[in-house]
Amino acid sequence: MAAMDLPQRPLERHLPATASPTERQPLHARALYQDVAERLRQKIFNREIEPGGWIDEQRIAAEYGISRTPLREALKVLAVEGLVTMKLRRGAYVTEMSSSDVSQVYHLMALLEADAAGRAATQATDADIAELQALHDRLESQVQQRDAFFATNEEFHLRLLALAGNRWSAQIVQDLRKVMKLNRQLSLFKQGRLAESLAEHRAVMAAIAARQPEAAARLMRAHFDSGLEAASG
Amino acid sequence: MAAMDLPQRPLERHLPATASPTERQPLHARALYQDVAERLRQKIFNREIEPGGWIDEQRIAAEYGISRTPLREALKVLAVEGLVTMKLRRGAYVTEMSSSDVSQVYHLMALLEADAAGRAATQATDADIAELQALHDRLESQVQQRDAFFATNEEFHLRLLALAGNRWSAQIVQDLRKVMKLNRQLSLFKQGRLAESLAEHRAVMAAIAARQPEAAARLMRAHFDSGLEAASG
DNA sequence: GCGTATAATTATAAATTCAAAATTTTCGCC
DNA sequence: GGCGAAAATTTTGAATTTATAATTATACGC
Repeated sequence: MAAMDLPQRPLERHLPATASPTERQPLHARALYQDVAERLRQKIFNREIEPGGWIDEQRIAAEYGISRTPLREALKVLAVEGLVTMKLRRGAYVTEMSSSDVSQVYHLMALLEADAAGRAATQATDADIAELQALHDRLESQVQQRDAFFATNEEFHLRLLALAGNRWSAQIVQDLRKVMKLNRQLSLFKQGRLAESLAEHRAVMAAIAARQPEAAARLMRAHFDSGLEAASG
Repeated sequence: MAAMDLPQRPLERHLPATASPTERQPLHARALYQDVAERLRQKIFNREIEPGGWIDEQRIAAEYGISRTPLREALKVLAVEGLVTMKLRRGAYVTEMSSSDVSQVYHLMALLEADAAGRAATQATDADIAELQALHDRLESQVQQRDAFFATNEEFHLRLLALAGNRWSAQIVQDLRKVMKLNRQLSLFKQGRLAESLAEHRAVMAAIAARQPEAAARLMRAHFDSGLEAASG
């Protein structure tokens, strides 16, 4: 590779927003490797390295102004999450998802989120459901704005997961969602599909508000099934 | 801590069994951090460090005859798996499972394994099912031997997962099973429960052999439900 | 004797250094 | 010019070193 070094600004660490002058928190709130892992995730989602692409440790360490040690720790975290694949003695590569992988992950998410919808319909407080409804209302208002719609959609699903009250399940679905972002050919985002998706969402929300767990689960499963169909068809 | 250093034999690496004289493989088949992760898992399952206990990096690095670098990488892997909890600036601790955690993980495993049983009933070949049946038969013959029964039981569940043909699901269930091993008060292993468990197993196996996915899924869910009941009751 | 401040120790986090494997380049040969 | 072996370079993997935070121990004052 040509001589091209890029001395960049050092990684900015998150400081706790609550740091008062007297009771000062330690300099950084998370371990460096976790910050690095998050930056790498974003880099991967933004397609700055394509699936199958090699992750150049030296280059990224220089770019982030850190040593390779915390970077390599972060890569191993991403490998367990499935975003990255480690090859012995040849480094880290962004995971390539086969269409079979996409189906499998989709099926899993359908299973877990349908269960969560059912649980939420039973366990959530009225206040929880009101909040969820507010999120859904916001979603309704954002049909025209793809990016905003997408963001709120994710927020809705995560909130629902939280309401179901199973942190293990929530964590797994979050990881699966990350892995799903490796794909771009998800026609989930096509304009036509977007309106459809919203209608399905509305039905799920209604079932939860009506405290009908079986219906909520069934509708959520249907929501994912039609999403997969759109993605693979 | 008192002066007590334990200089131990270096970590033995797995050599590939296929290494022919001419076409010699590299010295080690997996990365060191993966071997270390597996050794740590066993150490945790064997209760050599109790849940909540602190993992002394220096001590273990010395015990394994390695530096702290690959050990710390392994710890981060176990942290993502959930076996270990990292505390900022105070190291790694074996995860403590609350009874709520146990319920949540149990529920998840029920969901995933029931789905897998259903899929296996549909997708597996006759040969696959014959193999599974052979495993179950072995299980039947081992009711008197706790450890053997336990091992075969796990083998049966893993085989079933494989037959369902979803590698993501299989990986998640394997991780959840590891986390479950943090608990010992699982009365799943009590003598009485053992016979019951076998009967439930037999029913699941029969449903799969009869190619009845809904029944297989329902029976597997029941199997886990009564397991959880026994564990918490 | 007890509580608090300060010093010493210990442990974690991260950078740096070193070793070995893989890749690329160079050079000799046909 | 193209092929193949050997040298040079690059890169991964792991050990070592350094810096800083946390803990423990000590000493001082009351």
